[in-house]
Amino acid sequence: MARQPKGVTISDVAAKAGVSLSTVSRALNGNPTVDPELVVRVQDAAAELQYSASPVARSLVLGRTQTVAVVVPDLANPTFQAILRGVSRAAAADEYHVLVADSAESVDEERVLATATRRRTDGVILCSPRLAQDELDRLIGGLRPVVLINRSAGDAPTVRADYRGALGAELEHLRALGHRRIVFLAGIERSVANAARLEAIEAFRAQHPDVEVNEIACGVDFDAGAAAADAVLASQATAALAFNDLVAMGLLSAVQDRGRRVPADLSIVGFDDIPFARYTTPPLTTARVPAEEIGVQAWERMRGQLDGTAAAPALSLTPELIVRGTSGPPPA
Amino acid sequence: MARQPKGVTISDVAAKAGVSLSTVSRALNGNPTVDPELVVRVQDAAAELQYSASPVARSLVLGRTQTVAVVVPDLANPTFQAILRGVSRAAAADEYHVLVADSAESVDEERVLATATRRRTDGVILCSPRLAQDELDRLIGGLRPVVLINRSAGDAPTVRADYRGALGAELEHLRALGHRRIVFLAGIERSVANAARLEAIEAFRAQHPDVEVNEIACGVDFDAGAAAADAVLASQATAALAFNDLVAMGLLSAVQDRGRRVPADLSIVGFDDIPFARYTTPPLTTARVPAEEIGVQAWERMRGQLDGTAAAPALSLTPELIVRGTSGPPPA
DNA sequence: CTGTTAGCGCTTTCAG
DNA sequence: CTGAAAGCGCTAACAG
Repeated sequence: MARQPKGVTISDVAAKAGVSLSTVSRALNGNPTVDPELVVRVQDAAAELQYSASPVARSLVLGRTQTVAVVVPDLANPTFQAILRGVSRAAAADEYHVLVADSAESVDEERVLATATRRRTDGVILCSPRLAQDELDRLIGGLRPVVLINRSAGDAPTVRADYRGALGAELEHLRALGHRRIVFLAGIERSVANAARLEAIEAFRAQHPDVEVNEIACGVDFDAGAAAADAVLASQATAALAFNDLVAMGLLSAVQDRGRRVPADLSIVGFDDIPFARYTTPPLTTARVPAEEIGVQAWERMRGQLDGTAAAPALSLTPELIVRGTSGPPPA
Repeated sequence: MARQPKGVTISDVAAKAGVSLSTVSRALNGNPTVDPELVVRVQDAAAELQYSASPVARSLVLGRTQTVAVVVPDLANPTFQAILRGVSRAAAADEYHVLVADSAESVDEERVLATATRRRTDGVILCSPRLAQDELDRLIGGLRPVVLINRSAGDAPTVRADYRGALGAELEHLRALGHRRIVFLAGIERSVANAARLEAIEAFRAQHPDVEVNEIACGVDFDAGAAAADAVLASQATAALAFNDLVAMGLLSAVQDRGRRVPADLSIVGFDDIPFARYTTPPLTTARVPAEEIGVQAWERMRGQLDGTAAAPALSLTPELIVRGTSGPPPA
C-alpha cells in the first residue's frame, strides 16, 4: 500500500510567509493574538501554496478526529439507510464526517466494528444493535461517547421508535374496523424489536379479551412475508400485522397471487413506512417510523456529548399510524 | 469539543513487558526479527492491557489511513445506496473503512466534499459526480487515487453502467412488441446520465425510422413521473420509457389512477431495477443496473491503485433487460 | 505579539 | 536481535 504523496506542510507556508510555524498555526486557526498584518501574509502564503492543515496530524495532536462512526446491522435495509442519511446530513452541518460500518446482521462483526471504528472516530452511533443486553452493557463502557438507536444500555443516550405504542395503535385500528382474529407475523425471535412488539400484543390482549391475536414465526424480509402467506390464510385471521413493511409487501403480493383480495378478504398492515409503502397496490397501511429524524436526533445527542453540552434527554418518537388501502373491515 | 480520554499506549506495554517501544512495535506488527520469546511476552502484556495501536498515530506515521471516501449525490437514492453497500462490504473484506459524504445534489458541495474527504482518507470514489466535465477533469488530479462511477475523466479508473446499450435494448423490446409511438421521460436536462440516454434514442431513431420517439421533460423521482401522466396520455404514445424506476412507478400509479390499464392501454418501462420494481402491480419491466456490483468493482479498482497492483481496466456493465408485467403489445 | 520547544502515539532508520 | 533517537505534521505551553 503506497504512502501519500507528500503535500505542502505548515513549514512551507511559514517559510514563504517569513514567520514561524506557530504563527502560521495561530493565524490559520483564528487565534486573535496575531498581528493582523501577519495574518494576511500567512493567509496569502497558504492560499498560494494551496495549503490546508493535515487532518490526520491535527487529529493526533488534538485528540479529536471530527468524525463519528455509524454502525448498522444491514445497509440494505431502507430504515437504516434513512437513519444513516439523517446522521450524515446533521453531522455534515456541524462539520463532522461519518464513517459507516455494516455488520451484515452478524453479532460478532457488530462487536468488532463498534470497537474498531470507535478508535478512528470521536464517538459511535449504534443503530439497532443485535448484541445481547449484557454484552451491550459491557461494550458501551469502552465506546463512550456513544448513542444508541432502538436500544438502551446503562446511561447511554438513546433515540428510539416507540414500537410498543405504534403497534398498539395498529391493533386498535384493526379492532375498530371490526377485526377479531388477527395474526402477527413475528420477526427475528430473540430480537429486541420483536420483543417490544410482543409486549404491545400482550398489553392489547389484556385489554381486549374479545380479540384473538396469534403469532406466526416469519422473518424480516419480503420473501419471509411471501412464504407466510399460506399459514396466514390457513389461520382464518381476517387481518395480518406484519413485523415490517417488507414482510407486509411480501405477504400482500403472495396473497394476491392466490386470488385473495386485500383488504376485502384480508387486511394487512405493515410497520416502518418505507418509501415504497405508498406505492403498493393498494397502498400499504402502516406506522411511519421517522427514520431520518431518528438519525438527526441521534447526531444531536452525539454532539451534545462531544461538546460537553447538557446531554439531550432520551427520546422516543412514536410512529404515526398511516391508514392507506390495505386495511378495511373484515369480510362479512 | 472534549479530547479523547487517554488510553493505554505502546509505552505502557513496553514497560509491562520490560522491553523498548520499538520491540513492542515490531512484535505486534509481526516483524520476524524479534526473539519469539519476547514476542510472546509482548503479546501477553498487550492482551492484559487490552492494548491496540492508535489508528490515528499510525495513519500519521504511515501516511495511510486504511479508509476511503465515497461521495454520492444523494443518499436517498436506492442506486447509490446499493453502490455504497457494495463498496462498504468489499472494502471491509480488505480491512478498509469507508467514509460517506452526501453532496445532496449540490455541485458545490460535491467539489468541497471530494477534496475534504480525500485528505482524511487514502482515496476517493466519486459516485455519478454532477460536476461539469472540465471541472471534473481539473479536480481528479488532486484527488488521486480516485475511482469514478458513471463518469470518465483523464486516466481515472471508471466503472459504469452502460446506459446507452441498455436503453437501446429497452427500445428494441418495445419495438418488437409492436410499439411505434414511444415517449421518453427525460431526467435532469444537462446531466450525463440523461445525455447517454438521449444518445441511445438518437441511435435507435436512426436505425428505426418507422418508430417515433418523443421526449418529455420530466425529472428523476416518483412525483415527477406522476406529474407527467397527463402529458404522456395526451401524446398518444403506446409506450413510455422512464428515466428511471422511480419515474416509471410514479407514472404507473398516476396512469392507473386515471383508469388506464397497464400494459393494455400503455406500456411502461423503467430503468435501474431498484429493489421495489418487482413489487409494483403489475411488476415493472426495467433494465437491471447491478449497483452493488458496481460498488464492488469500484473498490477493486481503488484497491488496485492503493497497493500498486496492475490497474484493473475500465469496466462497463450492461444492465440486463428485465421483462416483467408493465410492457406488452400496444392496444389494437 | 512571536519564536522555540515539547510533545500527540506510533514506526523506522541507525547504532550497537 | 534490540534499544535509542528521529521524525510523521501539527498545536500548545513556555519563554521572550
